[in-house]
Amino acid sequence: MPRNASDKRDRLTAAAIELAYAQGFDRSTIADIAAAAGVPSGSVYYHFRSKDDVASAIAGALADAVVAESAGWDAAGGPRERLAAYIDAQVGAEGGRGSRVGAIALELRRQAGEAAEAGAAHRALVAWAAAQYEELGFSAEAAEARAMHLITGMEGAALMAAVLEDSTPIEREAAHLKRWVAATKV
Amino acid sequence: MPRNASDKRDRLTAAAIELAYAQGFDRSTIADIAAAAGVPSGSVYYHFRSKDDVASAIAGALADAVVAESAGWDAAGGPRERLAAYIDAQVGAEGGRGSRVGAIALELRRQAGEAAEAGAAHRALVAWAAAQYEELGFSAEAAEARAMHLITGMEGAALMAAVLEDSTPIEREAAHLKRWVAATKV
Amino acid sequence: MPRNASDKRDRLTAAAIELAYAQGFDRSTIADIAAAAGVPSGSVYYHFRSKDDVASAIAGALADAVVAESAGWDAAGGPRERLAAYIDAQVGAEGGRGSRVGAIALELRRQAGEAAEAGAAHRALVAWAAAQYEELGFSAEAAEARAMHLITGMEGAALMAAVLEDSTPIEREAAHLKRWVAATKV
Amino acid sequence: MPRNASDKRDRLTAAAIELAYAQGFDRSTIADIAAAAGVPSGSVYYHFRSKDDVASAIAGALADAVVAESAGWDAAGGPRERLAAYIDAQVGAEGGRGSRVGAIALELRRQAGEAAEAGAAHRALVAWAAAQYEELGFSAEAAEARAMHLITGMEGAALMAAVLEDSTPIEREAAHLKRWVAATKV
DNA sequence: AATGAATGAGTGTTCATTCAT
DNA sequence: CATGAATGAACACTCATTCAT
Repeated sequence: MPRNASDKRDRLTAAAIELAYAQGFDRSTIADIAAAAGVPSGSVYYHFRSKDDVASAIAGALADAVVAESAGWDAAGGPRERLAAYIDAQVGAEGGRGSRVGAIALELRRQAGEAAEAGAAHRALVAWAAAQYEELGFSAEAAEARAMHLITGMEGAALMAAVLEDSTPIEREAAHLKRWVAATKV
Repeated sequence: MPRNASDKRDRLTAAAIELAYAQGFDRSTIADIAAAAGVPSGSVYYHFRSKDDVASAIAGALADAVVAESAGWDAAGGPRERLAAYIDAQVGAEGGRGSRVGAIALELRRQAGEAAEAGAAHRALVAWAAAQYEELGFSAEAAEARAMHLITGMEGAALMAAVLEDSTPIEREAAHLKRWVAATKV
Repeated sequence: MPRNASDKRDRLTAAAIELAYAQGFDRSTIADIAAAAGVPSGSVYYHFRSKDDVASAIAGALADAVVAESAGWDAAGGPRERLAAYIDAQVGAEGGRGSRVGAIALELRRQAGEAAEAGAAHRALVAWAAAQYEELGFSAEAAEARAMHLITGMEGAALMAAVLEDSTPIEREAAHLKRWVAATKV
Repeated sequence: MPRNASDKRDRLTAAAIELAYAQGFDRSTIADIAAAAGVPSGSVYYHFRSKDDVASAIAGALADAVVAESAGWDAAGGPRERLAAYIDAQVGAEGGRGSRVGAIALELRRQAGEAAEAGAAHRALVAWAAAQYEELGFSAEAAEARAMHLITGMEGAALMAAVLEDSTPIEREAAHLKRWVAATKV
């Protein structure tokens, strides 16, 4: 079975995400990305219109990944357990440093083109968490507020972990928010 | 008083911070920075060893700014009021988008050289907040944990505000944390 | 009658001539040419060995076109009338800007390969005009000299018209040469 | 005495003219031009905004060269002698192949930018020749018509010489036009 | 026979950095 | 001390060409 075009596009996007997190999107050259994906460098422009288009693809893939991962969290029992599953996933991510999405989105937000909706992944995340709270009986507005607080805490923790090069903030914030989630009363 | 060398260095650093937030450090050229500072472009290398050295200066200046601003917050009555002053400052910052420090630090962290301690500003911030909690009677460890939670929340809110292009997350998280701070019991 | 291979080759060559005149042969990509001919881009290399080979085909087609057009001029009464028909044709060509052959040949002459005989069309033109003069009784050498003078004038006029973006030079030179042809004495 | 900026710009322009004639402007890379001028390749963009700007400089330099050369022809006795001096100069140019200006201008005319007035040199040439005829007593209009015919002939001859790779057309047309100039009656 | 997909070599352009003055 | 001029190394992007089907 041949590797098809979409396979290469996906591998390039994945490599671009990896590099964007590790060394920054701007500092990652098209050649870097191609090499990391194991794809000939001239081919990148067969799959993407421009480097800006790669940025768009990253933003899209990040949002898609949130949706895909949330399906896993959904497997847990009730809403409280699902939210706890999300929190646990963040603790385990990137060697305890939490989500990469915040750092990448902050950089992509400045990319030139009509490009990406850099906030798509975060929006999806908040929407998913809000749905759990609605299932618990909260009004749409209250659910969204609680969801935002939850994501804000975990994203802030990932930021602190990255900047301080220390996974402690993640562990502590995760523990705090798990208690907060467990104690949820409608 | 004549403009001395350190004056130009400071103006260049300030301009670099502005540009790093607005368009990214990588996308800002040395010429951009010099122009924004109103300094001849060739002169940058008289004041800095390299662009990486500018990154270091940014990190240092950001940490210094935290110290300088905290002096203002210290003017408030007791520890609880000082922490509230910090929170209020974040709400007002950058047109409601909160602190720029997180976004800049996340990018600087990847700068090549031995360069900057990208986390210096956050470390200073946490240290300042921890000092307030210690003054309230918390043990060093407990104070640091509470400080970390506070900064994590505000930095997470700034991240969400930036990425979602919406100042609501800041306002909500600020209100939440002000209540949390006000309710502090030793 | 089905479109056969030679039909596509001809359409590609015609499109290449059009583009070579309008924007230059070098600036015209293989994809441009294929698109202009309404032919799949990958197919160009089925009909041509290389881009250089396209250049050869252009030179050949241009020479063939001279031969084909001269058949029309030959329909006029005597040699003087035929030469006048050639001149009139130049005045009407390309919206009054005269022949495209000179501009194209000047560019092709520099094409890398053993490629084309860029001068083929001009050679054919001079040969045809010389034949008219021979028919009027001039020696081979004298006929060739007169033919060269005639073509030189019309090609110079086309060059001036193109460069000055003005059709006046064509009209004036045509009028001048028609008088010169009409006044021919053996 | 240091080589100043304008010196390098001039050398680059001269090299660009040489290469544009020899192999075409499009086929000449910035690196080619820099190498031919003996200038570091990165420096071209210190002296020119873009490759298109080089095209503009060529057109300007070609027009300037016409003005400079015409000063030499002006040294001859009367108007008829000056025009003859122009013709003689064409016969001697480029190893008997005549002026390079036509071939270059035909290519530059297609350059993208606001770029050059590709016809500037030809306009200057016609204007100079017209001035000679006016000095002989022709009306402005008649002088311009004669000037145009003269330049048209010589430029056409250069085109034929280049395309046929034969200097004969130049020699013949020059002889013809010198007689025509000598026989000028007001 | 015919072509869409894929790519490597090369192009114009940018920019951090150097250095003569 | 300070800087404008100059540049080499690198980058995003293009395109003639190949080739599996």
